[in-house]
Amino acid sequence: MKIGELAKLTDCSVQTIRYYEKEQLMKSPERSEGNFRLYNKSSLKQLMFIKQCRTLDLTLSEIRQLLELQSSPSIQCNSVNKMIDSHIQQVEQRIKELNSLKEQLNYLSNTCSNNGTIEQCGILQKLTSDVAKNV
Amino acid sequence: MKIGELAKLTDCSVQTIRYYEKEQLMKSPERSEGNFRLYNKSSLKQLMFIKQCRTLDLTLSEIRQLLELQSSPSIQCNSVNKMIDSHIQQVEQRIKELNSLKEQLNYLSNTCSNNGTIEQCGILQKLTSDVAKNV
DNA sequence: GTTGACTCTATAGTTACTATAGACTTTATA
DNA sequence: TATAAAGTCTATAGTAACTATAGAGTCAAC
Repeated sequence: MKIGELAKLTDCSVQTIRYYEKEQLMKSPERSEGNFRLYNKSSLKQLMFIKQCRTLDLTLSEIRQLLELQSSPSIQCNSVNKMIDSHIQQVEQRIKELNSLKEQLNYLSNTCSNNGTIEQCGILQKLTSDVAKNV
Repeated sequence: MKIGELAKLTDCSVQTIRYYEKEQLMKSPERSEGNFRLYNKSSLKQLMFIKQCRTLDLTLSEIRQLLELQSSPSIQCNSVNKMIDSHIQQVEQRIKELNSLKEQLNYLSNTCSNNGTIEQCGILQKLTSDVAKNV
């Protein structure tokens, strides 16, 4: 199949597929006489694997590592688990940060009466006074 | 004061300050005879305001809007609140996404016995079988 | 007068794409 | 069969918010 069909099947954009090839996540496929990329079922699987990993927010570099590991099936697998676990920790950390962020934003939002002028706006006052405190 | 001192006081890098100037978040300061940037207390306040907004994850474009609003103190302030509220929604949305992500990653992590080979690794098997299901 | 710390501008790199230009190939229609 | 439309090709630039570097100039201290 050509790149457009693969793109449709995987819900990837054509450019993204070419990008993955350039970044060595996908093997360079064969070409037709007119130089069009020709994919098979194995390319499809590979791309769906990559997509699956991306929905888990794994970076391209992490995915590249996983793909390498896949091609050495007899080595120890704890490195895979280590990667996933460190990824989980990052996600947890980010959730914590965002929760604290949300609190601050809610607090800010509550200081705005919403019907005054900029000059009276509690949000801007708060942002500015926080600054003053630190100076 | 020169840029290095401002950087220390605000815990910003020198490059970041120059970047904010280029992006018009900071006014271009006066220059010394030798063409060094010269800052005063007002620049310090301005930069700390920007920093404060950045810790709330406001984008530079949002901060630029706030700065513009600040310079027209007599217009209505509900636009400020609108921006903050839409920002809160984005943060909440992202927290939801990350929580679901975390669940999936935890599930994956539990499928790894951690002492087998890549071939036996539950994580890779899971990632691959999820793919197979979709094909 | 020279060393070292600081500053200057301009440019490239980061991540994971997306968008564009200009040319070529293939398919569908008249 | 000619041509128009759709798809594909490569190469390049843009996105956000910086960070890092090169190469040159400035300034203070010894």
